[in-house]
Amino acid sequence: MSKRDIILEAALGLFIKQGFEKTPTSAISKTAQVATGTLFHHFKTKEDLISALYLDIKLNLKELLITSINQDVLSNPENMNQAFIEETFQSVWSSMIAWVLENPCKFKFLTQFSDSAHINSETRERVESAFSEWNTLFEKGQTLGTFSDMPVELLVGLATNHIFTSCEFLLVNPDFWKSEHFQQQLFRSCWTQLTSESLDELSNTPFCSQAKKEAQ
Amino acid sequence: MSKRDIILEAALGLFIKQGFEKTPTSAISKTAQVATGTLFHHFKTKEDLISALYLDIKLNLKELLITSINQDVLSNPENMNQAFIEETFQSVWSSMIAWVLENPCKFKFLTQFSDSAHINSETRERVESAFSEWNTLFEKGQTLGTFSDMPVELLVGLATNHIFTSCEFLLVNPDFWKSEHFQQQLFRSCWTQLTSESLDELSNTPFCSQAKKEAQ
DNA sequence: ACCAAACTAGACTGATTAGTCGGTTAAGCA
DNA sequence: TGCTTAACCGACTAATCAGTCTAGTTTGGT
Repeated sequence: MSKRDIILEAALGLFIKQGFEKTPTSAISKTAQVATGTLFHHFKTKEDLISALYLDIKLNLKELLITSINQDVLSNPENMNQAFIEETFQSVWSSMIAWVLENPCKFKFLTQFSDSAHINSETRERVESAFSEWNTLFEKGQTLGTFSDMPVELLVGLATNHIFTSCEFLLVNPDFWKSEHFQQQLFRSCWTQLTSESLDELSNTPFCSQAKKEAQ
Repeated sequence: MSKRDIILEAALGLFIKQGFEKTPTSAISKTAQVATGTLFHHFKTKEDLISALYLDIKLNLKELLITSINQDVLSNPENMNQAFIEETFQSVWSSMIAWVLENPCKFKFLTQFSDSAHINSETRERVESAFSEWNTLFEKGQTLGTFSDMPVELLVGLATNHIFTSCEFLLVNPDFWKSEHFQQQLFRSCWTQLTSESLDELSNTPFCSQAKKEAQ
């Protein structure tokens, strides 16, 4: 593990416990067992450090996301159908939650600092572009009529936030994740918010069509 | 407008633009056109100031919420039925969004500082208890079987976050709020995530029951 | 074996800033 | 009118801390 990584890890722990400005660089270098000079050798400023940390964590999450999305499907749109979309989405959904449960500190960092003014815009742009596949999934899903016709950026936001809210709950109540029924229910909750149409169109949704069939 | 309020308003503007630690108390007092001493007369420390600001904004939001919830319904559970729940929830839903669109700065403050370590725990507790009616609504709704049987705290979190995510989108794209169709769709999205059951129970939900009836 | 570049070290400093203090003004009240 | 208390003022200070500097050590390529 490089010194750089050790510093980032120390900073992560201190930042989520004490906040950014209540954590002097001296505390970081002390925890990481390196000298101040070393810290500033790797990161030009303290703000560069937090930006780097943010980038690191986001890219880590993105890597996971990429492996969950079936690449063939994304690159060959003709292979894509509604079932694939849901399957892929569920796969990403569960790996994101699993990642949070395994990396609670990184998650806490994201909840606390994603909106922070310390992270420079260049970093934000790099993160944005790294998550383009996530957006693509929604665009395809919308073209196929799986998702409702709200703006894609809104769909993405709703999905991401649903997952994050679920994670916040699961970190406090980890036992719920053991229940298969609960997992189903939680996924259903996330999924339906993206697919639901307004009331007058509801009778055309897959589920209700199914209900109709059953009723016939 | 009292000096106290002027100081809070100045702090709000500076905090959301520059962040907490990048805003010296001197800048706040200068913007508010008061002396440093005055600032520290009203707020013992800089952190007390941000806590007070947080409390102010949250109570402002809570007041709105209270007026949206039909008090008779809450205090007389026997008057409550599923239609009332949905009606009440929709009323709160739309007034919260309207509040955000009218108070973008306060909203931005909440997104940036709700998770901040600067806000003391006493304040958090007071806010928590102030929002008890919000929780009550969900508890009643769950007892009646309107909402799915996930833990109430999770339902509350999902609802709140859905609204906040919607607001974030609407602040960037205010024109969407003018569309009645979009409003319907957005509310449906929020509502279904709370009511959806797992797949095997879906045919018993109100909508699908309705679909069944129509199909018969 | 040699050299340069990458890296480590920690004492030091210049700038910043939260909060104090001693004093003035205004408000409420008898 | 005089008395008390709260609001207000702004120069000042004690302390902190980001980032520098100089000197030393390790690494890897040739």
